[in-house]
Amino acid sequence: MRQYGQFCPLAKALDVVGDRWTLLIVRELSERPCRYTDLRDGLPGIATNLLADRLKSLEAAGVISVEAAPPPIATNLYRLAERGEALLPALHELVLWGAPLLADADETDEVRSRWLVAAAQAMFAGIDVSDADPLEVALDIDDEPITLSVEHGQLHAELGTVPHPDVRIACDGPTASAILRGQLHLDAATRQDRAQINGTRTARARLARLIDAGRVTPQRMVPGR
Amino acid sequence: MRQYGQFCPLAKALDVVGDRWTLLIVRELSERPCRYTDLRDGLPGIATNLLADRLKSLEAAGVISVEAAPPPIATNLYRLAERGEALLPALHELVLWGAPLLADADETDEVRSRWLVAAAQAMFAGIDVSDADPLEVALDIDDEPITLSVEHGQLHAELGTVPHPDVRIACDGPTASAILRGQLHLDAATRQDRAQINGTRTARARLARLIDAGRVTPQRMVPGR
DNA sequence: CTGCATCCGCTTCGATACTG
DNA sequence: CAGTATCGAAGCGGATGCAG
Repeated sequence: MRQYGQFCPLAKALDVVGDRWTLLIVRELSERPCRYTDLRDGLPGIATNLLADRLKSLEAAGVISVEAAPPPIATNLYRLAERGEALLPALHELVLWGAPLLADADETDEVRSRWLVAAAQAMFAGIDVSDADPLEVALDIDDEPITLSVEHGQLHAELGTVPHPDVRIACDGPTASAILRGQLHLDAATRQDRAQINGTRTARARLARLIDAGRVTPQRMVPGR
Repeated sequence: MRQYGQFCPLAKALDVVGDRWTLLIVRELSERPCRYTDLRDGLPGIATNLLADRLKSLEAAGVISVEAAPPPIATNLYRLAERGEALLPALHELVLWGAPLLADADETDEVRSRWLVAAAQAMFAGIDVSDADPLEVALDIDDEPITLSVEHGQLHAELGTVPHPDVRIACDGPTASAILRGQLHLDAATRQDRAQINGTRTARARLARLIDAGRVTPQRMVPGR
């Protein structure tokens, strides 16, 4: 990318990650290390040469690291370097800012449930749930399930499923997103037949309270953090 | 900009502010409302048609608002709308991430001291200085002075100067930046003749402590916030 | 199949000129 | 002052090729 040539930290940051696709690559790697093909699957529409270019620049900038397997069965693994991990707070703030825009997303948009993981992490990061009991929620979204869990006062979101969750929700990505953002109530989702929800009444109520806590937090109302 | 077409809050955010120059426009407006010319001055290198395009899209997206004066003396004023103010946390995180990159900035980079204001705000936002006494620091940077002040437990950075600061520092932009980032100690700056510093010894010491507090905070060490 | 490199049509960008 | 118009250059998107 062309550099801005400004003595400004924001401009310098954008010199590195301001390019098209670049932050989305970081998003992909924020969940797990990826092979080239994994990245391409998570970035529908990217030109393969662009992906290769971006990976090179990101490595040069120290944002990602590449782990090359020896010749016989070569599969490069791309992962966030320390400098890349340091981008996650910025990424989270952008996710929070962009979340409302999902309300009027296009029908034809690509959907990956793993994108919701980053969104959930951003929404629930810093939310105090220390008063909440442990809770496991399995979200069965198409073929890529994700898990929400409350453990010792922290709420986690991650890829994968668990055998015996307190609540299990089967739905598509947009529905899961609407539920997590507090736009669609659990009961309403069931009633409209957009989701199948299993779990005890109390567990479902605890999940509803969590969602409510994540929906709008004071720090998010005030721009100055 | 071409849309990503992904059902992902980050992608949606980048659909709006991911374009080249866009976040820098938000940076300019984060300090004060701007006329078109002010914006162009703060965005050296931008093509005027691009600026016009971006302003249109940003207004359409509700990020900025335009206040048009009546025909006789028409001077449009651009300012951040509510949705634009909500971008500041993300902008701050990017600023924090980009700050270390200033260490090896190019000599030919453009410099505006007002860019340091956004940087200082980001660095000191959330820093607890409730135990610090009120303090006013005037930074006389070329022709655009800025002020740091500690008032009722909050540290503020803003454009403009004050008549009787506790500490007054005259230097150029990069030097001020290096001092604020903790890369250049106040005494060293004086010794190397890069800055002229006035103020009592105790006031200077208090400033030094502030800078040290802003330099690295625990929350910034841990990526997950 | 993975991990790119190359080519090509098209869009966007950057620089300059010009107008109300 | 506040933009619009124009045009060459660069970057992007899509298709294809190809080595390990």
